[in-house]
Amino acid sequence: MSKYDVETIRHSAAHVMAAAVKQLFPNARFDIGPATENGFYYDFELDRSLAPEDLKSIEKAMKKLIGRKLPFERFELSRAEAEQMLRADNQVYKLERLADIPDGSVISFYRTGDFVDLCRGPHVDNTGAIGAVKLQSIAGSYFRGDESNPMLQRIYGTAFASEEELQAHLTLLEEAAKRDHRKLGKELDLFSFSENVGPGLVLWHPKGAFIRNTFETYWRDRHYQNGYELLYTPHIGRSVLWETSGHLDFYKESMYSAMEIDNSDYYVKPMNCPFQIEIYQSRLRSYRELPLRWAELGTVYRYEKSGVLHGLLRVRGFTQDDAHIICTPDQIEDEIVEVLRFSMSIWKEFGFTEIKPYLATRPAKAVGEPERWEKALAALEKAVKKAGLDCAVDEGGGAFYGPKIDLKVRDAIGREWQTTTIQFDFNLPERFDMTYIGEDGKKHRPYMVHRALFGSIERFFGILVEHYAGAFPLWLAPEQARILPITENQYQAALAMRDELRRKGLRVEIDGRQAGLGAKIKDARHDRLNYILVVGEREAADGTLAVRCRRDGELGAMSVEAVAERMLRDIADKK
RNA sequence: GCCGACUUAGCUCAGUUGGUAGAGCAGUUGACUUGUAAUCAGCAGGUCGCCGGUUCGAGUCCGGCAGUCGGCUCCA
Repeated sequence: MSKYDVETIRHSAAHVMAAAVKQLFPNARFDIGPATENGFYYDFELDRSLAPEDLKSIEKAMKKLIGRKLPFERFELSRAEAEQMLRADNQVYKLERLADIPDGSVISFYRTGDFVDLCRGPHVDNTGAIGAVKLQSIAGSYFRGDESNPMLQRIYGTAFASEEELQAHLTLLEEAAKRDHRKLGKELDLFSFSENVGPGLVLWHPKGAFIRNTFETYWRDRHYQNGYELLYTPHIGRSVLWETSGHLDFYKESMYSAMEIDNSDYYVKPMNCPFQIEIYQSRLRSYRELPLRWAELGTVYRYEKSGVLHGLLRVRGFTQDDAHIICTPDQIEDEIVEVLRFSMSIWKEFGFTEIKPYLATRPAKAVGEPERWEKALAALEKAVKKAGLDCAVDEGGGAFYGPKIDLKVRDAIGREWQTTTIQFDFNLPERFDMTYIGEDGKKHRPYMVHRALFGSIERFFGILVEHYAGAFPLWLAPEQARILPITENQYQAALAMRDELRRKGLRVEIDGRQAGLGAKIKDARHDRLNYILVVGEREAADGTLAVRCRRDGELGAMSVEAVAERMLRDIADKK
């Protein structure tokens, strides 16, 4: 066990990396080099672009510095001295960082060999305490994260107290790469993209579409059971709708451009809410019909910047599992509690058990009366408590139109995904002048909550692929079992058994190829089959199947009846 | 959108200093009739992302565009 925490080791490693860069690029200008969740980075301005080979030489130089066990020597300077020193070296970014340090604070520097860095610390005593280091990638990054600033070059790396810990981390990264939904999507023939269709527009292949369909049916059933009504709304709408909603003012650059039809501009929808509001507005509403829970699998299109597209996780056309709850102020708390309960129960069915809520409060620029914000926030907080969850608060992180709760779920290999979002909206009810007639016979403004459990079907599908590593539970599997006749002589028997299983509602195929059993097994495993059912001479004779279950291994010979029973139980248990 | 890298057969990838493209798998045809992670042989498959330039000659060098990847920014 190292006496330093891993952040200190990583931040120290960032210094060492900067020192190495200084050796190789004497004119380098430095920004900052913090530790991150999984490693560290440092931002530089260099005379030329870094190439992957540079990482090797920088890493080599780092290892030399580490081997020399150089001390981290701390010293303090006055602001004037510090400025003078940084200016002499033309360290423009450091000078800006220096200016950020409030007057009266200590201005400390650390010296490691020839490299001196403005830094608050802390560090390890000497570079020898950095047990293991690896540089990982080169990236561009804006100075201070601001698009209008120059772009610096960032090197990412990671460091640990020991080589073993580093190797364990790299193994985890490999595991994540194996599960990458883009890779598995191709391997399992689930979905693709086409240049001819356009970036970020998903083509669902039969197997992927099957899983999605099964999931959507489940989604609809669960919503009906939980008091939602389902809607359909169009994909395009006239510009006046988007003027009223405010999208054309605030969001136009993220919308696909207008198409002109009969002298009107129509826009492809980036959101479903305005359409649902139009349904609300189709007649006078009474407090007696509230709360309304309206859900829709609504396909929207957003012109996302080209650089942000990422497999299914960030696309341009996607289907939101959207719902809007329209209710009276009195009902709001119960509604939020119910949404949270509903959401968590669904996450559990997919094997996500660790769920963390984040509460985002009022930002500086916001619409809606402060007392409504407070009431909404209180409702959110109470709901989280009632659900028995601890929640982190993201101060000022809400949307301008209302506070929200986001849920993050942890997947099978410990990664967190932001999924469910529950957002108050004080903007749209106002803009569309939504009202209901209250008990007092007067018009009142309802509360409106947007809620998406999965965010988008595409994104959720991508997360599921990675969570399950492509091995879907039986109820979602497009092909639930595959019968492998050992020779052609068992084909007729296999056919009869397949049909018997199919009659029980199971999705079963036969691998009737003229190939060895080993080859058929290999392919069935590659396709992540939940059940592999082998029929040889023995099985054909007594009407059984040799069962190999993905989860439990080889189970020996079972009657067709017993196989069906077992599979139906798995399906019911969502295994 | 910005920085950088990449793009060769359906897939995964080779391709020397510029001399006119190759493997494995998949496909297909035939043989084999097989007991739990690859039976053997034949055949077919490519405007080397697209457009332009340099050159006697470009997969290879240069420029533009598109797409993808790693990040940044963004995700009213």
